Amino acid sequence: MKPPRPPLGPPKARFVSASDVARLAGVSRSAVSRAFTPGAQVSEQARARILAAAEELGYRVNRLARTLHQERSDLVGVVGGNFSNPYISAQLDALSKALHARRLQCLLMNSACGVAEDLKRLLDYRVRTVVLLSGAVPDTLIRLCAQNGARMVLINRPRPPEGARADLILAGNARGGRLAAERLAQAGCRNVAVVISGSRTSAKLERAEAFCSEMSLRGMPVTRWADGPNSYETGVEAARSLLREPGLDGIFGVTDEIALGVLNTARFELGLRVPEDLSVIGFDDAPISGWSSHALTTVSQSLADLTRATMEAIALPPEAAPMLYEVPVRLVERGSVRAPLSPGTD
Amino acid sequence: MKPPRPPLGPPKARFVSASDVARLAGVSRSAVSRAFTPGAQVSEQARARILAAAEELGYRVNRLARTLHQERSDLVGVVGGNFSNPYISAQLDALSKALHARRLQCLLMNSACGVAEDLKRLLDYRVRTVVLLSGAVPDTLIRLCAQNGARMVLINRPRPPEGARADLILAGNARGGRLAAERLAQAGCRNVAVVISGSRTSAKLERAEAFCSEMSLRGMPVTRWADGPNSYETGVEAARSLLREPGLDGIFGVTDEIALGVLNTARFELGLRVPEDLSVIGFDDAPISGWSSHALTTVSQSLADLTRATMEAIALPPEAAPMLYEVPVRLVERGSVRAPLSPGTD
DNA sequence: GGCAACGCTGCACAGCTGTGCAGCCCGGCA
DNA sequence: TGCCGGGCTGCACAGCTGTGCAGCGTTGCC
Repeated sequence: MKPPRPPLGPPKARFVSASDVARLAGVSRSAVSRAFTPGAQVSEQARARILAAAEELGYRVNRLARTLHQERSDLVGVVGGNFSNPYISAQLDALSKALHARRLQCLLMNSACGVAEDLKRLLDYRVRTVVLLSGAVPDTLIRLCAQNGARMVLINRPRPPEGARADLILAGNARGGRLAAERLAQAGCRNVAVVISGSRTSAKLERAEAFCSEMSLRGMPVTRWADGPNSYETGVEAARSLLREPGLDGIFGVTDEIALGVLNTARFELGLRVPEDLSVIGFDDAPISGWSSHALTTVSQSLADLTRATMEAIALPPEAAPMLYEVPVRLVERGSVRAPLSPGTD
Repeated sequence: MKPPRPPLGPPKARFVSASDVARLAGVSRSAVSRAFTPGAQVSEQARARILAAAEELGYRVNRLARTLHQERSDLVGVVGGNFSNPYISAQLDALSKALHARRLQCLLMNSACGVAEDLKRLLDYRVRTVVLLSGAVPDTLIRLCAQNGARMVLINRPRPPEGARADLILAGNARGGRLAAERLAQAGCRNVAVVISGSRTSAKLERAEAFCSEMSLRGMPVTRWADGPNSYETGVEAARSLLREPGLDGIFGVTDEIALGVLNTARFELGLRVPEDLSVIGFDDAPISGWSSHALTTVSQSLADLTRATMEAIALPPEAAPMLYEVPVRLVERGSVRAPLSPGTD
């Protein structure tokens, strides 16, 4: 049995509640609640007294308790696998700003360390929406969200099984893969490779597949390298292995981070000239790809578009039909692919 | 007046509650609560029925409601200014993993878009601790945390005013600044500059001050550049301005991101050779600084140490005395500073 | 002066969970 | 058979907020 809380005692490692404020202001607790509810009926004089007392005590409305009443909470669960990845972190930065602007709160979870089971913990906090930036999509989580009326937004994730409702936001992965292939072909490459991570996310697979089929249309075989996580080191390993013997003259990294690993290893470890000896092309257009130290030619998926679409999905009411949005892609020409041989060839 | 919830109706955009589970399992709501409380008294048979019902409905304990009862919540507020910054994002990645391992949840806030007032919103969610990775520390927030028994962890932030309790985790900023100065002096630099961002965070100022005073001990004047945010572009601008006229032979960027902007601009835009014509040294040791495209010599503050200390502070009980920890720094030698002239000079 | 209307206030309940306490049932023992 | 103890169970309350409703006082109008 806890002792009753001392009236107006010193703050003792405990959050200030509306009752504390009511006691100090000499009103009922309801009045305190109304003073913090826009449009509620309180006399101007009472409100002033209450706000002064709240200020003095350092009171803040308990949104956890408030959420018990509301239809939906203000919490949005955001799941990502590797926040130090340059594109993921740029996404997170943009998303957290956008959420803030809509007065939503971002509950972050790093899926790198957790099995699927851990993701369910987000639901314990009554998140209104779960946004998946990377990592696998466990079916059980989709089902759980549906049962609890929470929406799910999948960004560049595989399409969920039939009947599972989720908002899908996809980069033009296939189109981007074809763009990359076309560009390497224009550069006169005859012997190309594609580098994928071992964790075969569908988005990356789609990019690789489209690249390969576009190349095979042109009668060019493609060497496939698939191993390791989606990281810079994967690109390094791939370059070491693929470029050990001379011959390759073009590489497509399905992610900028991978492509940068390839690019740097080719240039600084293997002494190849890029783009003269080897053309390298990436996908994402992470901020650092534009740095003059890299000047990576890449397929850009607009971060602004992607964030806007994500916020649209988040704003949807619980029962709205699932949304499908494809982020447009375009080729960003920098310096890591040789200039087209003859401009008109296409 | 809301209509009463239909008994066992289809899930209708609403979170499943313990009552729903109780109804389906044919027990009282208390029994459901006990089934999810380790060590509570429930018969094995009832527990099995309850868990089955919970599984069928997709029930998850509402941690928001549970928090109303508990002494402290599981929520940790994390504030950062720019998550696409390579060092901040590495910090966030490590911190979110560590929090996950301790079963704490990370409530993220991007301070880039918000004034101090917005940070108070974290308290609305009853966070047990607020961690500041970057951005200014409003005094009002410190006071608010103290009044509500929430701890505060400041990472590389200015020491709060007298009487304000907060855990401080500091890199060896002064020591690092001296290390940078010593190293440039060893390289034989005669005319050096330091680049700080305009948002004068104390950590960055300390680094710069120590650098300058160490240089003045050696009779070397230092050009100071201070403008713009803490970003790559700031380094670019600084390099353009500082290196317009020849003469400078060493630059210290108080942040790796700034130093990389300087490095790349010097190399690729201004055609200078680094380190032959210009030595560049940074601070932080962000992952990308080690990439062969940069090979930035820098002062490293160990991310593992920093994260460990942060987690220690977070684990402290509310009433524990403030903690002070200095993260050790060391020079990481790569290729952006000229080799020492004569090894014994020091 | 009397009555109606209106603005403000507090009560009480809902929303969801954890838990002390009393009561129930069942089994064991004399 | 009667009594006691122990294991479960449900009740009721606490924890914090939002809000419908009734009541109170005041004001304005006739």
